Amino acid sequence: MGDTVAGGTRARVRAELTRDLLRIARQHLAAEGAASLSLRVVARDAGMVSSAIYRYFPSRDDLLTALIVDGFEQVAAVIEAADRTLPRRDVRGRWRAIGRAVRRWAIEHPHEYGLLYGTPIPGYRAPEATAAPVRRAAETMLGLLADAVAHGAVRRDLAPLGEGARLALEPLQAAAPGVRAPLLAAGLLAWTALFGHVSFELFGHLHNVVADAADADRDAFFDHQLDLLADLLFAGAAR
Amino acid sequence: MGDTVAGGTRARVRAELTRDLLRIARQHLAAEGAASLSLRVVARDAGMVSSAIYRYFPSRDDLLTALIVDGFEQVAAVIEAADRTLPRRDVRGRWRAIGRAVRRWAIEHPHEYGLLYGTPIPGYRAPEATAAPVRRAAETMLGLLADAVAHGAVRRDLAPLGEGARLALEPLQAAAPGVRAPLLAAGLLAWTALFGHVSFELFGHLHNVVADAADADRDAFFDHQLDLLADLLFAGAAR
DNA sequence: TGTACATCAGTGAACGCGCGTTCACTGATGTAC
DNA sequence: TGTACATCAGTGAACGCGCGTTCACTGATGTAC
Repeated sequence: MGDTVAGGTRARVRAELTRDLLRIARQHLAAEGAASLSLRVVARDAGMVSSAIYRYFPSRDDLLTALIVDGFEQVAAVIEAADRTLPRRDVRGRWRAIGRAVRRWAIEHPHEYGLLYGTPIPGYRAPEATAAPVRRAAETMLGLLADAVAHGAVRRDLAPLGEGARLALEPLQAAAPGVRAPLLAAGLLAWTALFGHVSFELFGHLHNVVADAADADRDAFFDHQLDLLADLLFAGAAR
Repeated sequence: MGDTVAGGTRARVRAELTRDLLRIARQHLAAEGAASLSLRVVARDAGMVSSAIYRYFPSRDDLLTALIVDGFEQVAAVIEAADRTLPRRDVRGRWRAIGRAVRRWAIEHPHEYGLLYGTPIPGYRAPEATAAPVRRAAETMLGLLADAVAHGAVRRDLAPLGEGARLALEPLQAAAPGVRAPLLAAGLLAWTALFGHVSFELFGHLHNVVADAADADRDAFFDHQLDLLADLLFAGAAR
């Protein structure tokens, strides 16, 4: 019928099918992990012959890239949503909410978490496309630090950085000019500790440590760790 | 020649060849990562036909298990060696040495680190055999905490744990009866933060953050983060 | 509005690869008497 | 010390699998005049 609107029916169908394929790929990723994700089974599940998927993804790496971008966007979204549930000045509460949101998402999407934060896939090189969503996830954290500064809720006794450490931190410093280096370093430490804990929990390194406890107790323990990290960053107003 | 000593020549040759195969497997692991490690190329490199390797490892999983055990033992060894370089009472120094040793080993053995601390291999279940070396690596850390208690070098203002958090920590608490829960939790946080930082660095999550700096500056920054964690655990004697 | 041509989606067969694992075998090494 | 038998290491061929990717093709959908 000559739908000449920008993005005719052909383009629309194509976009829909691309989304379908991604959804199917995400299901397989969730079920078996990235290592055993194959173009062939995704195509088969979508009801097409295995070669047809090349109309949509020129190679397996492109499919993976799409999944990775999608994953980081999910993480960024849950972080942002959690962060918005609390008033700006409640920096401790926001940190707690962010940490819990990351952990909850990871537990609900273990294989996707593994794809994003686990061992890099051999032979796969992350293209530029993944940089933006990665940045987006981090920006909420930087905003939190900036708000803590604005509200005077920052610890005042953080050790200053040496020359080398300050130099190393420069790229991140450029993205958060209002946050002084000691707080920025501590914020990055909290961030890596958060993901370190979640990775240990998901990858089985807390067996015989805390992993065998009831869910609620593990949650409580995680909250305790988050609070320790909050103490590292923020002054006053302990729990 | 009838070498009837316990472990005759046959057994000795067998043990040697097993070690050779493991060494070759470790080289391939180092070069390409665990995902693409195959029994066939290990056998070929050892100069035997691909089926012969089944005399030594009944399946691929057994080879992986051997590599994992070997890896944890290496980590435990470098941690113990680092810990021994300093007097018992210098708990800050020992923590720093341990952290640096872990990071150095990881940087020198990225694929082995990935095998131990990255995404679990799909379909692979860690058998009991890996539990002991894992524990051994952690024991040095627990000893460090106990020594800090003995020398009165522990922070006194650590927040107490809630009921649930204390319950969750019980398995670890049983392994370190002399260390009170608040310090134990903080020690575990330092531990997960250490591995979290190393994982982020190795897995490429510090790009545009600190990873682009010169090696010496990155080292300095890492030391700064270690010191922040030391401040979390130990009283007085700041850097 | 109708026709001719270009674009695109999906088909089906095939290529070449490397993998883990099994199996019947040969020849060497160790053990019992 | 010498012989007969048992154990073991390594061979070579094969099985069956699933993968990523290419290619020539058919038929449907869109576009230009």
